[in-house]
Amino acid sequence: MSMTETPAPAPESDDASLHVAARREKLRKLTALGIDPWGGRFDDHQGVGAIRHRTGEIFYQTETGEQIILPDEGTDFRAWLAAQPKGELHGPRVRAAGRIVLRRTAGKLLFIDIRDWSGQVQILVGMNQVGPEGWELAQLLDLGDLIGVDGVLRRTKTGELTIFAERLHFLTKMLEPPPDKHHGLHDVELRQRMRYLDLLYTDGAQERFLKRTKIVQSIRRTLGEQGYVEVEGPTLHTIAGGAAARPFLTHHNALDMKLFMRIALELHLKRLLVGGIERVYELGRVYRNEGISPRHNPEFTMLEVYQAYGNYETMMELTEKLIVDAIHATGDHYQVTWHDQQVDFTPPFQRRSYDELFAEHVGVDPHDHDAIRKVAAEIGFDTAGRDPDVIKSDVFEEKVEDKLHGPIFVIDYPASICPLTKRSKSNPQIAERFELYVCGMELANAYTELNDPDMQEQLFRTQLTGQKEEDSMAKMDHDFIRALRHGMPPAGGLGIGIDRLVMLLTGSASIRDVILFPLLREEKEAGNDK
RNA sequence: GAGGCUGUAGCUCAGUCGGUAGAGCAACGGACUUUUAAUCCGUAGGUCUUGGGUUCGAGCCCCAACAGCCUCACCA
Repeated sequence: MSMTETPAPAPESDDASLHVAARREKLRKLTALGIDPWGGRFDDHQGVGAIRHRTGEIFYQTETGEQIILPDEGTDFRAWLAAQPKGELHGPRVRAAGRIVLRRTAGKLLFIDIRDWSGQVQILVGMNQVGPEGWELAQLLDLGDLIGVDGVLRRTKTGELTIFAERLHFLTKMLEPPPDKHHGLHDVELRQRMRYLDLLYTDGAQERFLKRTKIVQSIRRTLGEQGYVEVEGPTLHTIAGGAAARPFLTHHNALDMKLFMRIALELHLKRLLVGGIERVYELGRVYRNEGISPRHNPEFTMLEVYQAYGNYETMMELTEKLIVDAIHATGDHYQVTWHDQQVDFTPPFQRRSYDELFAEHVGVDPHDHDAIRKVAAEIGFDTAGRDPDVIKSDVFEEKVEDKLHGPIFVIDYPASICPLTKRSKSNPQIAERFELYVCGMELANAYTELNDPDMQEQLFRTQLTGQKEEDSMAKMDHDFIRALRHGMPPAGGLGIGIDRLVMLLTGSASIRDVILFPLLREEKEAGNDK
């Protein structure tokens, strides 16, 4: 049985509050009773949710042996019970495990509510039903402790579904006091720093993150069904390419080599296209050394998909399917509410060209560089010596993006700001690219991929005037060019920001609500929980 | 990086005009064999984020630091 020795004294922290001291005292008493406060394997228990589904097995049996089915939920159970001939309730034997979330005594009775990830259920512990040892154990239970229970599932006089305990099993002691049993955790900082408490005590927190899992699973399923294979590229790069972002810098000791954390998945997936992996994707973390905001976290999850012999239109169809399938997988409807906004994901999504939207929202001819420059200057942008298309792009971001309620595919971008994209055959000034916007947020980005190695090399060499190298996607990668020289099939490529998709589908205002452990500043005093 | 808001008991929050700290829950002791945010009686719990300043006196006013949130910038 219990191998527990004398419990270790409270480590370092001398600031043990009354609550912690009380819990440690109970820990000591448990040990003294020969009960392991840290539990162990507990087999054959059912989820609370599954147990709640067994209510139909409860029946009332009269002394004459007549079995009566219980009334529907909502009827006055106490009155119904009083009206029955003499007898008693019978129900199935069940075994459950969970965390104590509520506790109330009524003389020689103890009501405990335990919760697991499938639901919550009440347990009734009676002094005469669990015996002296069980009762002694029951006196040592605190909110937040993990327990197991064997008992019979029945209803109390008031009709509450309840496990009438026959035996309690102590599974783990909670040494810290839990948050308010009714209000939970409101402090946003505490919820992020102590996500475990948030998951346990904030309504909807677990559901939100489990929904994230469903979305990711759905994406993998959809891609798998369409013949895409998942791969894992390197996260340590010698050149941080594939996107315009500042990388994190790190260092390999043995090779004495400067390395960057990846900012995109693109360039390695394209190497795999050259290698004959015709439909390939990676769903993984990228790292960008940029500011933090409700829509940005320094590490975030990105999906990139590449399909040989496809183009950006292929990717538009795929994007729609991925999103629609994810919505179905989470049991939602096409109409989604986000931030008081209604978004309608009914396919097909709207498609509008960049220039069209530019003209509509800026009110200026998208080809009139001088007029655009004037607008940019009015906004306050520095225009001197900068590439016209870069200026146009700045104006687009300032004037148009916020208004793209969407979902809307913005298509046909100016070629010069898209160094990894194939030009339109009919108009070399246009890149075959789309971005998907929803609620002013960029959700997806896709290209017909550039596979001409000479042109790619040239674009890497040509920094657009007015752009710093670190701000540009065009970072020379000789190995990547060499790969292209071996023949990359014409292809469509797609990137989707998974966190933002999850935000939209979970109604989350902040990206930190859908990332389990968002980046936070270090706590000042380690060991101090505040 | 700039600006704004916030920081009070373990948790959720009050705190008036600047006069030395309050509630609910949680904890501890007690009553109660059908409660359900149980109830009732009693007890304990505070470096008011930190450091300066003004003042006879600061949770409150001023300055700075730290942390979180929001807006902006960078970016997706």
